[in-house]
Amino acid sequence: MRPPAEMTQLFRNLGLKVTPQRELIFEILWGADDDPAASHPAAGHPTADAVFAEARQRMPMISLRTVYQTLNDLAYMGELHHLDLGTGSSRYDPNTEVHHHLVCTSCGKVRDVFADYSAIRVPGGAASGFQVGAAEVVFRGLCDDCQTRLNGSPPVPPALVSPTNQPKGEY
Amino acid sequence: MRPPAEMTQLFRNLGLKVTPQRELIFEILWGADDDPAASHPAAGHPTADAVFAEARQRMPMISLRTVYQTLNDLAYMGELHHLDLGTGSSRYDPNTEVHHHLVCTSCGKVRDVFADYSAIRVPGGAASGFQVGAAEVVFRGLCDDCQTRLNGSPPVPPALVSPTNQPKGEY
DNA sequence: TACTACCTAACAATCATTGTTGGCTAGGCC
DNA sequence: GGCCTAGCCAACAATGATTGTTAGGTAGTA
Repeated sequence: MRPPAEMTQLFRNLGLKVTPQRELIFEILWGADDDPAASHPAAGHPTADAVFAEARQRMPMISLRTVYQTLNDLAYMGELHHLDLGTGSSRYDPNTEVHHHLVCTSCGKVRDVFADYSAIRVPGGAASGFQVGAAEVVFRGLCDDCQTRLNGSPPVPPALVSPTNQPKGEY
Repeated sequence: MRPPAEMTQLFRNLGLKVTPQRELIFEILWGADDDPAASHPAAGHPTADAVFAEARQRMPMISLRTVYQTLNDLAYMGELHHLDLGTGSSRYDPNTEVHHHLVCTSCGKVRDVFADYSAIRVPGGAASGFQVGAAEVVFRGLCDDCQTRLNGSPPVPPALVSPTNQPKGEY
């Protein structure tokens, strides 16, 4: 993703309108890109909802629909990457260089991994018929916060024969 | 995933009941595992809905809820792997050996990739604080069917300044 | 055979995301 | 500066995947 001023220009050049909503979203995404470890909601690899949360702080009437639409447009333009890392909702990555991800299995936090895995290939024959692109590598683990938060307790079994979670049996 | 007879025994040993619904799901999953290229709905890496579709052919009153519950229980027990490959819905993989996937970006079809990528590591420092597990590698591409189906036409832009898709402007 | 914990079907609810629509506005034109 | 119009937006509804709830049914045991 390019800086807000360039995005504004790009939109104008494409015949798209530069609205206050779009400008705000440009700034939020630029801040996310700039500041991957910050504490604001849209830090790092924000979900649509995180961008929305931050946007409505400055523009309370903005709609979630508009946020989704703008994020999708940016993704289609290649200014954002759309990520589905199995955390329940889509994330948008303002960093469009080739890179990979480290995902917290507990809270969904995402960290960038810059490494050259271009040597990774599908072993011969396994891809027959398929027209294959690049490999995506995802590392899963527990972030520091979740390690301390879950400290001592087991990996929190989601249930199944668990009397505390499901008093009447897991089903 | 083990064969249905073993699953039955395992459930009994755990104090779980062996119901006709569960037995049917065991068989369907075993068939999926057995027969990754077959044409029945639950072949390969079925979604909950695919398992449901196949189940109700033999047991029309079975509920989707029961299918979901059983799949989740099996995943929790480690007999299935739960996959989120960004295809919109969760898939369940009866093959629990370490392996990777090749995903069709158009139809969501999944093919197994057996290769040893255990050498893939997060570069030094990038994982600091994180407790990291193994790498998951996902290859994305177009399956043979989708290559012929989309033959000639471009990669189907989802819209944006596309008069045919969005007569009133893309927004 | 009876009992009880466990399961199930039906139904409602939730969450993320997208479709629709009527009114509003950015930006080009005069 | 005012007009015009394509594009945009907020509001609302709808969708699809998944999970919560509950009342009744049944597997497995005594």
